Amino acid sequence: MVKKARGTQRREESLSRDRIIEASIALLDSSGESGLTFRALSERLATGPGAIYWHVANKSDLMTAACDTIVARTMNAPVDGATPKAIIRAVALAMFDAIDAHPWVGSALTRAPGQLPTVRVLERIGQQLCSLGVPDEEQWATVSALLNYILGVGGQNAANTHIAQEQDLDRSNFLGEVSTAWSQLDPDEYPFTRGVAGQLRVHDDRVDFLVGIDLMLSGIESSRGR
Amino acid sequence: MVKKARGTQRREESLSRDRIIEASIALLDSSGESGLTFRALSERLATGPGAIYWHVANKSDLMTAACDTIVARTMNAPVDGATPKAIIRAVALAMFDAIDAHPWVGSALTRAPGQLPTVRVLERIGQQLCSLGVPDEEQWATVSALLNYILGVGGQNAANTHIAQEQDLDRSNFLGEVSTAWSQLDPDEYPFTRGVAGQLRVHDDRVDFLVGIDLMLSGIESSRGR
DNA sequence: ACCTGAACACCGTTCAAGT
DNA sequence: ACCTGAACACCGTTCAAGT
Repeated sequence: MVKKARGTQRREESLSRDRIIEASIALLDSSGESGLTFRALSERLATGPGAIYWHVANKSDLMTAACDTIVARTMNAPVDGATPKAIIRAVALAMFDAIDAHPWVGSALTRAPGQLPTVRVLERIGQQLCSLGVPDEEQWATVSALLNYILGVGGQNAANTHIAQEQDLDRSNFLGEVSTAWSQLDPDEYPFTRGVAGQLRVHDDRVDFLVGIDLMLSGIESSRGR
Repeated sequence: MVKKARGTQRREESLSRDRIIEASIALLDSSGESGLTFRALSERLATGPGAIYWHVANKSDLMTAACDTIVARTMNAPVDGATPKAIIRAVALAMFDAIDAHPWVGSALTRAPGQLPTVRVLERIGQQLCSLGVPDEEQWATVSALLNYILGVGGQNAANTHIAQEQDLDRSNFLGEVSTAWSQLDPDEYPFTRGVAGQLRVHDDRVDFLVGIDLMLSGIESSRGR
């Protein structure tokens, strides 16, 4: 048994890194990326802005820590899939859903390359690539491609949600507006975009996301000489 | 330090949207994303912050416009490649290089989904997919995957440059540090990441980027051939 | 050790007032 | 019409001072 000599709580609970991170996540989820300020945070924690700096280096550190909490939770959840391919798909989808549920995680991941949150995903996918028999020298480029795709699409998708929110539209109205704009483009300069505008309106982000994953997985397989 | 009166009259040209955008690009290129402020911009243009708002809606509008200038320049440059596949590769690489040269373009693209700059790339790639014989119903998901990959990796790469800059390291030193951190991870929890740490140190971003593109192109081909 | 909160050096944006 | 620049409502971060 470790722990405290002076067991009685001072206030509710005393301030701690974990409590700060937990409050940050709540703030980010409810008010978006712009909702996380040291003032809002300190108010919610019934303290002063300066106190937070005792537990956290700066805002970027705080964002990365909040992000890592979500990613760790996501990567630790059990995933069903029998084959390496199925597991990669499942892991990718779990990340997609996590970013969709917490759009701020998308931009946080981009801003902390090579940090712990990214590494969790990298590791998870990398292990499956080994099982797939991707040779050592190709492993880095292959995970890198998959990881970048996952973070890229997730981030893009989060940005969509964010913008739609900012304009007080729901997601489908936002896509509807973009789709309309596309179909009014100059037919000579933008034939393809015009032609695809309709698909934009009715598409399913999750499905499209998986198409890309499958494209890459099938590319990996075919270079295995299958 | 004396403020010199330069011989040239500063406001020889009147303010215009184009002049503002041009100055913004210069500022972004020289001082990074945080270098673009309405104060710095108005000083450079020898005017007041308020004047800029006559030509530009807000900062986000300004960023998107600056971004579009770079993307338009990149997409209008001639590209060599005989086959649709080669052209897609060349277009992708051109975007990679543009984002590498102007890291702020990466984040700007993410923050303006469906806007003109993205559409330029979408159109360019989409036309080649038609030539490749991708059927109508699959066109959206396929461009979407390619586009997201390009923007995702480009953005990630730009973030790397940005962070390295912030820490006053050059790029390879930054990667060296990340690589060292990775090789010190717990061997039981992160075997793959540790194993791949060496490849991170010596890898070439451009080459890795192309690996992903080729993975997708070969996935597209193999689903055509079936 | 941990916390407080005022103060500092910035932002983007607005707007009455000028030409 | 276009521009000016002070003013407003915020930020992240610091730090002397408290417990």
